[in-house]
Amino acid sequence: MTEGVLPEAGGSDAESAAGVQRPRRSDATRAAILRAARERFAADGYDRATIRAIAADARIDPSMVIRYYGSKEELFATAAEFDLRLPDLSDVPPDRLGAALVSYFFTRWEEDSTLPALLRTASTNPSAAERVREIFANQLSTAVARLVADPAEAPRRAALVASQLLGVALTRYVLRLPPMVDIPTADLITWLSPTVQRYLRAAPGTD
Amino acid sequence: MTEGVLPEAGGSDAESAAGVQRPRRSDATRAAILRAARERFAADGYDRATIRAIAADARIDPSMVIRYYGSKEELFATAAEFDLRLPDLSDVPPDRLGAALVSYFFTRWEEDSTLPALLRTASTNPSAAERVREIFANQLSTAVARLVADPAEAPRRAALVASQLLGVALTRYVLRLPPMVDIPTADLITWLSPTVQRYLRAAPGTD
DNA sequence: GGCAGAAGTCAACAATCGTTGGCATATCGT
DNA sequence: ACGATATGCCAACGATTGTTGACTTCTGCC
Repeated sequence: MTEGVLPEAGGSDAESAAGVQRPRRSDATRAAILRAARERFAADGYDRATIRAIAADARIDPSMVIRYYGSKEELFATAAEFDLRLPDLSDVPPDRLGAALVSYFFTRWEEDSTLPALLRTASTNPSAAERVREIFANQLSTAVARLVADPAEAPRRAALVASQLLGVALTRYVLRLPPMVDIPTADLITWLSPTVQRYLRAAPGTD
Repeated sequence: MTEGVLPEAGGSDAESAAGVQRPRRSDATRAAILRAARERFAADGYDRATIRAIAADARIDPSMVIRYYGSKEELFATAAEFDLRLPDLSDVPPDRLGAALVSYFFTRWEEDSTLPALLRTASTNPSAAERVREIFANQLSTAVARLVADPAEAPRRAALVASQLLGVALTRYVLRLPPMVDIPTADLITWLSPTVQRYLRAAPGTD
């Protein structure tokens, strides 16, 4: 609403149609807000991460957050945009798929705080939970579908994989269970890979 | 503070020392508040579950909640008291421990909404997260210690078990991932039992 | 150099929250 | 029947929240 007033929406149709825009002076502020928002959402979740705190981190006025992102809900929506960036696993030996997937997930988790933020918020915020479901359905589930033998089994196998991987993310990065935090990543990969491998490839009930 | 005013603290020292108290008329109200609190905390998490909403569910005034439980934090603390009630697994055949543990957890989850409430809240509330860590350390970890061969490995194995079981709870009861919700409990037990069994008993890295 | 518009600050709004004190009613021992 | 005490409701406080509008300052173009 009042969209024409927003600086971001400024410019004629010709400029918009050009696609490439000259960088605005405010782009740095925008990025600072987004960075602070991701950290706060990751650390505190949606409700406890206040716009005032985010603005303080970004060293600007709380009103700027609203002016640039419309509302807290929209800010979270853009802060929680997340691409798993799953690599192409088509040339991985079928018996090493579990290990490849597990080790990739660890690198992805530790380079980007968006996923912990999403996980923390999804527990209480319905739209964040919906976002997680989308990521699962659009990214993990479709990728798993290309790896399994029977396509009809794909959603079920993907869900099992998600239960183990999100469980690790929950206990290690959100709840911070001491034993889980202390296990070296390499050991964790060794333990988890057979599990994921079995969920992906094994016949049901096989050990 | 102002403890003497609270009805619950009433009575002479002699009465308190008697231990067994005659049931008060307000006990029903107390129980109704606690029941409503558990449901609200489970559904909405700590922040979004307002005292006013809990009071409305219990059909009493919000001020009664405070009078009976002191504060929202204390109310949550008593609402989130949780005993895993892990059964004695000492006479279960060692190769069936995984199946026994997994199937027990499903019955426990579905009969009591306290655990989902705790899980939902622990993502954003530090004291709830601490409570989960306590339950893990005092109940699951000690139980696992009696089942594994090498006691030094117990915390690590318990953490792995927790990662899988809490991952299922998260995806099925909190995030409600469609495939995870749809899988029949029996199938889920079939899939998960070998995983937990391996975490409990297998040598590291064994498939 | 002046001016249009962007960038940022400030103060305040309305809503909601946990919490409190005062006051009415109900219950029960005597 | 009476009084003490438990139980409950009502209204309000103070704090915090997201959000808004008016105002000032800065930047870049003619």
